[in-house]
Amino acid sequence: MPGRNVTMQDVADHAGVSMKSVSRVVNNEPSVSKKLRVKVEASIAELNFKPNVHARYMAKARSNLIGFPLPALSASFFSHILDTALELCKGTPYNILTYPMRRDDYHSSESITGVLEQMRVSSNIEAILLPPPFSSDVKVTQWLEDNNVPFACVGQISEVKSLIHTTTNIESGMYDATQYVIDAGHCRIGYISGPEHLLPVAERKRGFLRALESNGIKPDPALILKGDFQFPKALVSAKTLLTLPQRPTAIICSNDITAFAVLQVANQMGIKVPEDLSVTGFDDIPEADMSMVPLTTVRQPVEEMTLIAVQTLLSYLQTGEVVKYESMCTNHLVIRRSVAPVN
Amino acid sequence: MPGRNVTMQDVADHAGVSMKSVSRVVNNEPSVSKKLRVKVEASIAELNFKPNVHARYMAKARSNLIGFPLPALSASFFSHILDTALELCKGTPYNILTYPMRRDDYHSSESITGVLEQMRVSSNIEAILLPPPFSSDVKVTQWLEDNNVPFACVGQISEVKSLIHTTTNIESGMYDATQYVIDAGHCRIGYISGPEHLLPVAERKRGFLRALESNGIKPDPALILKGDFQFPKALVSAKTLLTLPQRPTAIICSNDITAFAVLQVANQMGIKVPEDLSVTGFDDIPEADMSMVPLTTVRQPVEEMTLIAVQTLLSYLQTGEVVKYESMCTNHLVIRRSVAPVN
DNA sequence: AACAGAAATGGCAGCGCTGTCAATTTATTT
DNA sequence: AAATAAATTGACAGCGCTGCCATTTCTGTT
Repeated sequence: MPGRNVTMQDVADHAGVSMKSVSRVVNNEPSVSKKLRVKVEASIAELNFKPNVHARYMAKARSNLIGFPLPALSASFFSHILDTALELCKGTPYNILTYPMRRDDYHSSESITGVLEQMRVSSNIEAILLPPPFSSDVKVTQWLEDNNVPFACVGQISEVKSLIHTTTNIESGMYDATQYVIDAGHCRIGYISGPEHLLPVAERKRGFLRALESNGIKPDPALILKGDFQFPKALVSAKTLLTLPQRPTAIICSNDITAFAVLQVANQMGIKVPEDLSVTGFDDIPEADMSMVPLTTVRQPVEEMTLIAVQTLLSYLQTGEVVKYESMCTNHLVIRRSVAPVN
Repeated sequence: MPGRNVTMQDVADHAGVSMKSVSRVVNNEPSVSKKLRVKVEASIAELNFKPNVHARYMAKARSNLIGFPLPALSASFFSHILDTALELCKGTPYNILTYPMRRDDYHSSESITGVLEQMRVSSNIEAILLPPPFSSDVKVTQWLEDNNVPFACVGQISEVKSLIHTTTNIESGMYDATQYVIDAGHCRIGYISGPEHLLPVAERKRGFLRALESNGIKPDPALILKGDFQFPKALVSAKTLLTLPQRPTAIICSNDITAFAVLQVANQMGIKVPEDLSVTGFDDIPEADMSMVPLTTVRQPVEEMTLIAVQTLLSYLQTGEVVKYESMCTNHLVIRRSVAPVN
């Protein structure tokens, strides 16, 4: 067992000053003489003192913590947000407190609010950074508002206005992808959707549909399937589409994982991508580029969105001023090799 | 700003009992009468009381926290360990405190010990769960030992003995993979390694080499390349191998990401996998199964390793007894479709 | 040199909880 | 019913730190 830790009082005794002075040095408060600072810093270094975060959270009214519910560690999208947010907190007194939760739970508003409550009360978090897609019903954001928890949404707009929502033109991102495929001459185009009760997912589909419409292509219900963003089900959907008597020449997928399933099924059936079948994804996860046939997909500017969200949050927390309410970043089509002109 | 939180004193007042009694109920201590328990639990529910973790960590000598340095969120391997560990802590008083860090930093022993020190002193963590591959030099584990921090290693054995090391027969895992490829008739076999200063990475290579030797195949230096586990460099290595005048008929990769690179390059060069080229990976990341050609690879029993490590840790923390020191789990070859008999 | 005013430092309470030990209630025995 | 033991409950200090306010020390000014 580790022995007793070095406390601020130990440092104070060692330096022959008051505990409060040590606190001042540690917290970089003004009105500390150079002499004191040097002396105290020497003691800190010598004793290898590290302030105890729990004590600090206790003593301060403010915890300097921003909560981040983490729906699925494995999804690179979330870690990307988190990495960016952590980076932005460097140099500020603030820190991100992650709260890992099961992915399924993130789709139930009860579970989320439960977790948020937990973070707020147990850990004194001052604000929430909310990654998408949280359950689309308003309960979550409403809860935050009701409880006066400042929050910033990354990649999603909620009906309940928060401090800041950053998102992208998801709908038009999917529109662009579809248009790109249509421009390649495709008109029998399949679509595999995701859990459409989630707002951003529904957006994607709307973009697809709008592109069809503006090109005068009538959507064929047989070609439009519902998925759940997960691989196993996507496999089934892909097989369904590709065994159709008159199969589509292109399949637009609502996320990259789904696109991978299409790629795999096509390969197993001897259908060549992109020669015989064009495929697009959405998200541009890192593996999209590592795929055997690099995937043409839509990339969300995750860093930019997170930057805006976190900066707004930080500035609000530090100054109390609300800077802006909504920010629309632009996603863009990443053209790789999974789409080709129709045969 | 959220208002003042409900404290234990509030509950005590509401229930007309002492604060300590509330504490007893919350902590499920024995010798609490049913009457008291019911009364207090009602008040807790009514006031929606949640104990403040920081206060608890302060008051308790023990924090009930197990530290988990998290080198890279995006790598599913780590989230897999974390998920398992979190699950195991449910129902115990213990909790996992993650400490996200940059992946690069995880390869420098100074950075790791810095982080560990931070966790130990600032957050009062009681033990460390250490995922691989930490820098192979002994400094990290030595530091832990010097500082009397109990730790458990998942997937790696260190020279400095800890409470528990769980690992797998990495060397023989790679041996098996190689043997499998050899059994398919291959003898010109390429190998793309990783950062070999990391113990588990070196192990993999040894397994490969041993398989060659025991089959009487002389290792060809031109076919054995050094990589860094990352995609871009792997792309270069793959191209190097596949443009060789007499190119290998199989390539063994030291991780799955590298294998993806080989798959991609092969596809671009019109080399068919597995017909013209067999490929294996290592790790069995989720995407291995989602690949266009599902990847034959070696799977480590992450859950099992984590289970043993965490259970040992928990039992040690709770009873002070050391149960065992080392545990060898067995990995196994996951046969998919990226290996075929040589043409 | 005497003083006001600013700058630097210190003292102490208290954040919300638990450990220790003392006080009370309840059960058991004679 | 009294005495004793056992079970239950409560009072209070203190974990390590910071906020507030009092005190001391240093400026510059007349």
